[in-house]
Amino acid sequence: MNIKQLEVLRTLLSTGSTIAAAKAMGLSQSGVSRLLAQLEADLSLTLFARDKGRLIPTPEAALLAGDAESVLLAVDRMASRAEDLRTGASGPEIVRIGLPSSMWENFAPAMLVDYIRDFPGVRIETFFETTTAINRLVEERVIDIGFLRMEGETGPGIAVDKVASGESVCVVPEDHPLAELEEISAKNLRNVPLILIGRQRPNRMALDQTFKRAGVKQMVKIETHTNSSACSYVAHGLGVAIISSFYANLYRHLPVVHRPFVPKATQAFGLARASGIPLSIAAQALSDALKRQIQLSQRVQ
Amino acid sequence: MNIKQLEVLRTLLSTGSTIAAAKAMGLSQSGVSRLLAQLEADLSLTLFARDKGRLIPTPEAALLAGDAESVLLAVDRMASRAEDLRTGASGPEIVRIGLPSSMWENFAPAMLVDYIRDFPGVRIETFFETTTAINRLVEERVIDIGFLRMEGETGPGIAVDKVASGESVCVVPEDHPLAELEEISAKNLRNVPLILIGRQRPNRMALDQTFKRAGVKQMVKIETHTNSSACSYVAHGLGVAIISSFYANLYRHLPVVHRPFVPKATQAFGLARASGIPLSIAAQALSDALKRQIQLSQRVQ
DNA sequence: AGCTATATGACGAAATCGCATAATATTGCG
DNA sequence: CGCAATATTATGCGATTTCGTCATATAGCT
Repeated sequence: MNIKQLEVLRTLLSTGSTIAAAKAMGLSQSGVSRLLAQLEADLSLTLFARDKGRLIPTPEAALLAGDAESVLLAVDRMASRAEDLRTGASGPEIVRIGLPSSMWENFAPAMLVDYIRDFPGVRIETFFETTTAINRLVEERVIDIGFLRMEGETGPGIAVDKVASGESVCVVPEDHPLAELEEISAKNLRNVPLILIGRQRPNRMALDQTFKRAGVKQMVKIETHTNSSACSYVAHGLGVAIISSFYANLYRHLPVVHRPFVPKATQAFGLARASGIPLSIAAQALSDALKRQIQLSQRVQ
Repeated sequence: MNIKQLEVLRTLLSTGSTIAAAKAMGLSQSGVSRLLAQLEADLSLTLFARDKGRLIPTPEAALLAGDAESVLLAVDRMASRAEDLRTGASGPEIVRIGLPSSMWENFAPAMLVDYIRDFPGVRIETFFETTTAINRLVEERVIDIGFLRMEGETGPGIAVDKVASGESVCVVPEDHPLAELEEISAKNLRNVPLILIGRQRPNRMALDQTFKRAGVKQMVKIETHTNSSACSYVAHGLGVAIISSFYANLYRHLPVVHRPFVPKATQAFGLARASGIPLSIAAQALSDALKRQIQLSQRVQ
């Protein structure tokens, strides 16, 4: 699959014939015909029915048109941003920190209460983002430090100190039958509504594989991208979630319990900063406040 | 620009060397080197500085990594959908919705409980993002609908229906002296620690101007980017915030009160979707469930 | 010196794409 | 209605471009 093929799909749907599409794209008719044939072969799908020498879009074409458009828009945006980059555009010390969304409610405020006591003159900017975004913000030097999940390489220019760890747990409502178990495996989750996070990320794919090996089809009801929302959905009886105990510990106040999910999978969490650059005293102190708060939040009850 | 080049960019940023990237991608090192050189030539940008035989990502690379990832994810989604179409088992319909982070705790779950009652077979994917990100996700067709704050133009291809409104209020701790006032102006906030959001955004700049006209210097202690974290910081005594009543109403359970901030400023909130494309029945129903939940959340007590 | 890393020359294989054309369908006209 | 003209798609063929590996030069680090 390549970008030009997708452009052909889009233009064919818009013009109605290979000849018109070819003219619009500055290609020959046969080139368009071939690109279509290639796309169909690559996808192993018939996108256009050949009816009396005419191309009639199939339902599949219509369905995939949106995705194709999505790709092309993303490509355009990248090109546009590159263009911007080619053409090229101070107060109290500000310390910027990136945290996962799941930490805004109690963790972050408690950390800041602790911190501000000793650093009343510092202005703080908090960003609640995904691990990927935090990684990027550190790399871009937008933030001074970022708390993130350590998965794979973070890339050069970033130093990550491990500050916490967790293991996969299954979060279930307090009054759920699964709450009676000491541990929960994929087999226990057959036909159980699931609330899963991190679709297509490495750890999620590992979880998907765990289910596959157990021969259990996941009955996913909700896909979401934050641990906080997953826990809240569980608390509202929408299903059960599988997340790291690190995050589950942040939501002890909800009417949910968590049980180890087996086979055991562990997670590491770190504090990222740009490597080769020493943190300011204020930033270092915020880093320390974060670590203190982590210890508090992960105490075993 | 082609897809493999973008994969190279991603993998290089992730692994840190052409050799590791080559191994990860099943290519030769020289192939990776060439693909990178091609991408740089295509974009007319230097994505990696060549420093002592090493590749060091430039700020440009970091900036474009997000876009590249966006393209690759879109490609993956398309391939995934094509796979579903081939196997004839596209599985349950998925409806994707974008919401502000501030809505994960009670709003989103309540909305979904309401929705799933009538649509038990639909899989839902929730994204909690900023207005900017939600705008983008709608544009990219990643999500079907997105709730966002209407400010300025949303861009072509997006239709926005207004579904709620609010006015600026000052959120203060219950036991704060300012809680005794019927309304609060900038003058009341002289030398008061402030927790402000939306730095550099239009509404924030308007607020900054209000303070300036009142001759009051803002004593900003915390900059953050979500209404939820701002409210939580207030509840922890870290300062007072100025946000829309719409969001303040979502946090009535916190030990805070809110008072109209004068002069009065109002906000509009809307539901965005790609224009020209009718919503599926399932997506339309989720849209309706969202509206119902808005009404519930904004009831005057 | 040994090892690691990136870039590039040389080369062969594969892919791309236009020209030309075959086959089929539709339209216009007598 | 029959036929010519026109429109449409697909495919053979050849020229050109692209892709990717092997081999190797160069540079840096320990």
